[in-house]
Amino acid sequence: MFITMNKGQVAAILDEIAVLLELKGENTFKCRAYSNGARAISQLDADLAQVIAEGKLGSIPGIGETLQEKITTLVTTGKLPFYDDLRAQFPDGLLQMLRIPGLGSKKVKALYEQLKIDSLDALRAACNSGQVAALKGFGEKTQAKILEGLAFLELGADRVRIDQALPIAQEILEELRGLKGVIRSELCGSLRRRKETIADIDILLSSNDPLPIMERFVKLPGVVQVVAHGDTKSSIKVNASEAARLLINCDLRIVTDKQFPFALHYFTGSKDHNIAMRARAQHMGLKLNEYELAGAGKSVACKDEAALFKALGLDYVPPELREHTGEIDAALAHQLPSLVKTEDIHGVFHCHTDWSDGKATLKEMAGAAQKLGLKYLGIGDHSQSLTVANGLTPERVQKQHAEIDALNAKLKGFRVFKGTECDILADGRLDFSDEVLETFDYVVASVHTNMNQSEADMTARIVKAVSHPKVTMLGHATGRLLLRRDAYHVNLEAVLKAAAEHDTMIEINAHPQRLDIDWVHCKRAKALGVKLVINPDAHSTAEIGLYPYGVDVARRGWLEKKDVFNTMTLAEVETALA
DNA sequence: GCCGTTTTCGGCCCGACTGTTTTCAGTCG
Repeated sequence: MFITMNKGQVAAILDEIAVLLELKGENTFKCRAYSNGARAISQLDADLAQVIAEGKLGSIPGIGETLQEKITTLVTTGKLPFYDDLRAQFPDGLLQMLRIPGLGSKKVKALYEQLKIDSLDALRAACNSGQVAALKGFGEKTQAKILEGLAFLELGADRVRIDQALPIAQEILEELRGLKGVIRSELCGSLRRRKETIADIDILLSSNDPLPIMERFVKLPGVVQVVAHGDTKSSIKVNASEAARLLINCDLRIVTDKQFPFALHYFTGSKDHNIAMRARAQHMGLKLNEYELAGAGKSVACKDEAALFKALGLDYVPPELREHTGEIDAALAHQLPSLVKTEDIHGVFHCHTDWSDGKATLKEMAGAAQKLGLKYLGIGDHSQSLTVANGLTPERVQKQHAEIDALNAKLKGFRVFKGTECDILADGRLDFSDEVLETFDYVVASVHTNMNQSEADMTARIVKAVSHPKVTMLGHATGRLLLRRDAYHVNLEAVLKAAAEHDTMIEINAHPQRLDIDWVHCKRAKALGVKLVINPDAHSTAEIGLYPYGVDVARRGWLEKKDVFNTMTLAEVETALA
C-alpha cells in the first residue's frame, strides 16, 4: 500500500537534505548527490510509485543504492527518519538565513556555532551590535552586506514576475547597446527562456573594450546598489518600481565577440540543459564551457548559437525549450517541434468589458483588438453569481448580445464573439441554465469561489464542469497568482483527461500574474490530445496585448500552431464554434 | 553519494568576484 507522496514533494525533501548536509559540513559531492537525485526525481516522466513498484528506481541516472533506499522509504511510508533527524539538528531559521545573498552554508554554520544565531531577527541584532564583523572570516563589509540582504528579503524581492522584469531589462539593454564598442548584445537567463518568474536579469555583451561599459553600467539611473564590479562581470540592484519598492538583480557580463555564442548559450541556461550539453560535448570528445567548444587542443569556431548546436550534431534548440526535458534528444533526432509564434495568433477569447468588471466598453475593446491586428475578439464577462465583479444576469446577457450584434453589423473582416466566463459553482454546476448557455457562441468555465476545497472536491467540481457539453474551454485552471497565491488543490491530470474525453479546451491564461496552466501541464495536455487556447483575461484595452506572454508559455510547453485553437482564422473559428 | 572507454578508487564544472587576508576561502551562477 503506497502513501501518496508525489515527485515534487520527494524532490523538495532531497533538496533540503542536501542543504542540511552542507550545514553539517559534509563533503560537497555528497551534498550534490542529493541535489542531483532531487533533480532526477523531479524530471522523471513516469509515475514514481510505479517505478518503485517495478524496482526500476536504481536504473535512473543519479539514483544509487542509498538514494534508492531513502526514496523508497519516503514514498512507501511517507516519512524518512534520516531526514527527520537531520532537521532536528538545525533550527528552521538557518534555512532562512541561507536566502540572504552572500550567505552560504559555511558562513551560516559559523554564525550558528560561534554566535548561536538561529533566526533572521537574531542575525539582524548581531549585525547591529557589531558582533558579526568581529567574527573570524567576516568583517565590516560582510556585516553591512548581510544587513542589506535582510532588507532585501523583507521586500520579498528575491523573485519577480516576467512582466515586472522584462520592461526594465529591455530598457537597460537598449541603454547599453547604444554605448561605443558594443558589438553584440542579448538578454540571457530565465528571461530569454521566458520563465514566468525570474530571480535576476542577465545581460551579455561582446566588446573589445569592456571597462568603460562596465563603468557606465554600475552608474545607470535606477541603480540602488552595486553588488559586484569587475572587468568582465558586474552585478547591480535596480529599482524597478518606486511605488512597489521593487528591486531586481541585474548581472552584466562582457566577453569577446568570438566567445559570444558560447557565452550566450551558457548564460541562457537552464543549468540542467547546460549540464546535458556539456555531457554531449564530452561524449564527442569535446569540451564546452562559456568561452569555447574545444577538442584535441584546438577551438571549434562558431559564429552563432545555431552553429554551436550544429557542431554538436544538434538542430537549433529555441531558448524556451532549454529545460532538459528531452530537447537534446529531440534535436538529435530532428524532431523538435515547430513552435507556435505570436504572429500565428489571430484572435483571443476571455476578455472583460465594463458590462462586468472590465474598464473599457465593448466598442473600445474591439477597436483595441483590431489595432493589434487581430481578426476576432471573444468577450467573456462574468456570470450572475459573481456579484463582486458585477456578473451579468440572463437579462443583461440578452442586452449585451444585442449590443454585440449591432457592433458586428458595422465591422468588416472582424468579429466579436459572444461568450461568458461562467462561474463553476462549488458543486461543479454552472452559473447559468443550459438555455442561457445555449445563447453564447462559446463558454469559458472558471472557478472564482470556494477555493479552499479538498483536492477530491475541487477535482470532481472541475471535472464536472469540463464534462458539461456547453463548456468550450476551462479558464485559469489552477487559480494561482504568481508569487501571491498558490494553486488550489486539484488533480490536474484528472481534469486534463476529462477535457480530452469531452473535447473541451484548456486555457493558457496569458495574464502575467497567472500564466496558468503552466508550461509543464501544456506538454501533458498536448500528449493527451487536449487543445489549448491562449487568452489574455483582459480587463482593459491594454491588457489584450498581454497574449504574447501566453505564447511564451505555449512555446515552453512544446506547442505548435496546430495545438492552439486561436491560431485559426476567423472563418475557421466560426465553423468550429457553430 | 554516484559513477565507470578512469570500473571498486578517485574524481565529481569551474571561472569570476568579494572580502578578508597576505595567498585564499566562500559564494554564485
